[in-house]
Amino acid sequence: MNVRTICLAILYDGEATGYEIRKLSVEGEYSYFIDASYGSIYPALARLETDGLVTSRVEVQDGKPAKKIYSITAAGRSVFIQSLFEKLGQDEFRSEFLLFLRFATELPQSLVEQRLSERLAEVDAELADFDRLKQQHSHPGDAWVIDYGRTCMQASRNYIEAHRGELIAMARPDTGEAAAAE
Amino acid sequence: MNVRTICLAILYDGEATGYEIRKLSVEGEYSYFIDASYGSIYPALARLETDGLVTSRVEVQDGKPAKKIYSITAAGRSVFIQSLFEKLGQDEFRSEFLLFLRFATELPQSLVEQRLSERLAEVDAELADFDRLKQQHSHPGDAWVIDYGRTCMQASRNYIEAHRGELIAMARPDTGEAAAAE
DNA sequence: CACCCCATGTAAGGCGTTACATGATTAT
DNA sequence: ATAATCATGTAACGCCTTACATGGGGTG
Repeated sequence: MNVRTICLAILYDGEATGYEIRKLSVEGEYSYFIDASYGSIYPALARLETDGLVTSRVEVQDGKPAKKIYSITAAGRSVFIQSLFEKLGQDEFRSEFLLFLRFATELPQSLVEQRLSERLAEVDAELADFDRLKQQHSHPGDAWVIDYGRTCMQASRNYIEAHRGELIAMARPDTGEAAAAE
Repeated sequence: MNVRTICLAILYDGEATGYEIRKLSVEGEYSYFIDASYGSIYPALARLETDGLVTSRVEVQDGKPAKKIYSITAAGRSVFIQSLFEKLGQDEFRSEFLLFLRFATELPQSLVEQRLSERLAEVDAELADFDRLKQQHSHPGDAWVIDYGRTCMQASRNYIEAHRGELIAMARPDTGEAAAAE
């Protein structure tokens, strides 16, 4: 799943600028698929236009920079849907947090405790975010995926809360030293 | 979280060759942190050795190619643990499967049904894998992380099974055409 | 007979990030 | 005043993947 595909997916439901696509991919509903930066989005859109999968028009604005609004073409829709027929790539999951927890036995108790609390707060923020997203979107596919994400996130939270004590117990008791840098 | 760090993490618990590290990162317990290929592991180990964080010795074998066995040094241990004190990177999650489901309304019912069944089978295989991993590992950090993974995976499975009907209902009813390629 | 496992490594190329360049407007 | 938001784009660089190179031994 590359930036190109995500651009087509976003444009499938309506026009957007590169700037908006980045926002959606970082903060919006698409953040559960990818996190794309300008440096990848703008070149991807340019190439999609060359390939005839999207078109653009420039809209001059008052007091703001001009926008380049992209729309998907019939060819673009077809290519995108066709790509969904192909064999799906593997889901990817990477967690520095879990690597950290795996080594709880080598780390000071206070640090482990702190990171667990931070994570719970992050998860709560994400859960609230799911609720916010859900209210905005009536598209049924969106709703399903958002509920799925929320459910998994909630399961993760429940597990962490129920079993955090075990991690703290296996960590190294704090000796006088301050639990280092940020 | 890069290949370098994963190599140190694996070597933290004992010696290994580049070949073994790749296996662990793809099939073993570390597959939940990264999926690394030879092309990244061998150069990473070479650089770690130059930097004095690991050492190696060659073991000649009968009927098999010679092995290059890497061990972590005291400096390596220290650098690795120190890296865990630093601010943690964001967890990453990417799912082509969810992107596919988001567009269920645009896809034939039979295809959606097929992909859901495939996924349930994959999840079951992964759950079995978690159980297998759990029996092998007595390291408490490992056990915690494996249980965490298993719990989240089970929650995902439950949700898919309970709500698959909604996706199938929103998909396009099959017209005569065969539900395309693989 | 073909293919997979063991085992190490290199080279080319893809895909993405970060930082840079630019600049007006609006909120704190 | 200072920073954030809007808005587009390029250039350098990093990190990893894929494919190649090599080759004996075991399995279907």
